[in-house]
Amino acid sequence: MTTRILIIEDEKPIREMIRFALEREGYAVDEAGDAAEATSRISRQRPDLMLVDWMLPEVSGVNLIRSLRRNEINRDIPVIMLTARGEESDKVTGLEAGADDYMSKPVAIKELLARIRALLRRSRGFSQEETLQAGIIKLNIATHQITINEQAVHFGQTEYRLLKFFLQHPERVYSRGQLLDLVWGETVYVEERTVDVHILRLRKLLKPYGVESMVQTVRGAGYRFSQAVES
Amino acid sequence: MTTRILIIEDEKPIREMIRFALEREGYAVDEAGDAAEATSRISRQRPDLMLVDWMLPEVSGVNLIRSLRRNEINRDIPVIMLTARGEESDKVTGLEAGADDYMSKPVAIKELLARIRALLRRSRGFSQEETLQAGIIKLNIATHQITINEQAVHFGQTEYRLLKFFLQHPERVYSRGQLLDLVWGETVYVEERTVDVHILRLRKLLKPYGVESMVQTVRGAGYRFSQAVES
DNA sequence: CTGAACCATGACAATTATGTGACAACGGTG
DNA sequence: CACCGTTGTCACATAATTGTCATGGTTCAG
Repeated sequence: MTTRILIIEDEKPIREMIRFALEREGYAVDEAGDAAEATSRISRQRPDLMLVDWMLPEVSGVNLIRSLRRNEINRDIPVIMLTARGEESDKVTGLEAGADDYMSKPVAIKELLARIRALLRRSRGFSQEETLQAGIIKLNIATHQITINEQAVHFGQTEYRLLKFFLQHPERVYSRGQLLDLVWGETVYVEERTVDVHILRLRKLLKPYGVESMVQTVRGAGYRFSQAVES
Repeated sequence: MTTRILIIEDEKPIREMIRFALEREGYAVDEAGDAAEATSRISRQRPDLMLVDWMLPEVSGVNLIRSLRRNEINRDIPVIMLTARGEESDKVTGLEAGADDYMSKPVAIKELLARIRALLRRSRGFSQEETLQAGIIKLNIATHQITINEQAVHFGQTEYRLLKFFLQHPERVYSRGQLLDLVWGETVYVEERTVDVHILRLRKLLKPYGVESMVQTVRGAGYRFSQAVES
């Protein structure tokens, strides 16, 4: 799951600079130069966080935020406001308008990154304590641990995510393409046959416990995770 | 060791008045007029207790406390909430947010002093007997002392806080980013890889006692402290 | 029965994540 | 000021994971 950040800032150099820094951290970054572009990008790309410049042509950043906040669906996107001068009054207006945090330019990249992390963590809230289960297989999201028959089993990242996905969506058949989108992410380009290999690896991990048949092949269609044994 | 008290209150006269009274009692007093100033003072001056006004400009006192409490490092600072009217609903919200006590304004100085003493006593007494433990590792919060197998071991500040955090939140996996937020503090700007180094140092400290494997790496996810040994 | 499509599997090399030692900056202290 | 312990950062070493491919087995329509 990659995190999308939208930069709304009219000065291109600053945008580029921030973009560079953010991408190096592994965020997916989109840019918008004015409020109009911003609104369309927001509705299309659903960013997880926004950096908004205070001074924008036409519609100011504050007004942009204010109008965004009116819309229920955008209400929980965290916003960091950027301003040229650290004026106290600006700060107040910005926070009142619905910004979650505030930084004055020029931005210190490290500080920006820290604030982004903090905001993201807060907005995501405390992650689910949930523990997924199917038969003797248990997957605890908080501890990132998989237990089969009460025995801890070590899974690689991909196999972990794959099993997690299957536990969350059992019985249903997914094509290789769908699995790539849903488990790997839409943005990565990977061969479809790679899915086969990871299915194989998943089965190998389950084999010692005799539950490898829960991962089923549906010829011509894809794979399915099922608690019931094939007939 | 002098006791530091931070007053967070936007009305200067009240602040001054309280400050005067507290200083006469021998406390070191700091003031903050708004939430932003408060946060920075807290991280720098590490007060032993805080008086927080309910009504603050921008970010309300409740929200300030709430966000403070999210941060491990600030979780044990006692807070007395001050409010204009003694409304019951306010009280509930305040206490839910993480305040330890509650007073309505205008404050009676004697009562305030008494409550401060009580809270300080409680928080100290509490931490005095509070000793975290996992296997042969014991951490005494009051004395800041760590004992492994009955042997005192010297830890640096960071390693101490890291171990303390792990002892308080075992089993669960934390990413480098989360650890930075929760152990270092949200406002500190440090490279994520630095966490690795401190994990290493923590392990080195535990190694002579054969318990370094309690600090586990979860590849691609972060670190976990666990009493059980990995398989 | 047969070939084409489809899938399982082992091997391998590239890529990534983590471990680790060294070092410089810092603040405190004698 | 020199010394010490602590901390954050870096560069390199090491280890784990991952994607791809080649090969061989299986299934199924015709």
